[in-house]
Amino acid sequence: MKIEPIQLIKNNHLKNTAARVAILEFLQKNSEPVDVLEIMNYLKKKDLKTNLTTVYRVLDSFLTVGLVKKLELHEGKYRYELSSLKHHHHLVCQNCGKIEDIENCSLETLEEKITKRSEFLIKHHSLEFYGLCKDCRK
Amino acid sequence: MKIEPIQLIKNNHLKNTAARVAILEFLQKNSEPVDVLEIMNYLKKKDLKTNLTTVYRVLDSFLTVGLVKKLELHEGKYRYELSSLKHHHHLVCQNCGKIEDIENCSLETLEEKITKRSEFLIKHHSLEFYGLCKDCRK
DNA sequence: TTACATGCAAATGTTTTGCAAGGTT
DNA sequence: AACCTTGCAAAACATTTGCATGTAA
Repeated sequence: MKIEPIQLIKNNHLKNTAARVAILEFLQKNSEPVDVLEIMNYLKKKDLKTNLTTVYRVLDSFLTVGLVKKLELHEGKYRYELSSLKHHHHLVCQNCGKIEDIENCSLETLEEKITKRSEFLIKHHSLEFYGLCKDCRK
Repeated sequence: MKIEPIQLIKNNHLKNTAARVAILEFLQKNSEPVDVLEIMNYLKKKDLKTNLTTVYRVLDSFLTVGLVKKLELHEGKYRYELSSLKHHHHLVCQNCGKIEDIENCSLETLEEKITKRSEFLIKHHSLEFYGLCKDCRK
């Protein structure tokens, strides 16, 4: 079911490089969105001597072809996840930082209403819930 | 209907300073969320020689007492708006950057479902729609 | 060979921090 | 007087850019 990184790269007409393959691998491994430092650490562990700049540029190329989504969870930095994941939203714990997914999204009808009313053409939305996860509620 | 800045400050047990009053004034003037540079420009225009650091700290004090909300609209910086505004969400134009409000929010039932299912205690949510505004659709 | 990708260093933009001085209650 | 707020300079982060070099197709 999971498509091989190399295949994903070819399908999107990108050049096949070690950094791209490894970053896709890492994204596939993680069900939750990752940041650039987490990616860097993974690359180091795999003994790929890479550069932060490269990570940003690889993510940018993935963004351009639509392979990944860029998220902002009020942390002062961005996170990235595969866009092939089923459409979902996030529960962000304000205490421990844990991020959970929720798959239920009933915003389509709301989007239609908005478009009719305001003539704003909605391309996508971001919906995040902030609070305390099960553990941090105590 | 609109409460005077000085009154808001007193009600929240903050010290009454020129920067705080002016920043509240500015927030009251703006229906859309503002960033720190826009605040700085307003202060300069009013001949209050203020410092960016002060702006951040004033906003922080407002945040602490709950006077303002801090928003992230995928711009690489934060925006702020009065939290006394009626609960609403934003339409962010990806072409011209214009921000519009939408007041219709039917997420309460969704929140209840999520809390039951995941035991995650939701404190608040952020919902933004990205796309093209009426003018930029052409 | 050609166009694109990478590494390094330096720059940029936003937000934060330390510390001394000033203002509010 | 006591405590909070401000100003300035410097630091801390995340992200971007320029340019020379390397590499996939």
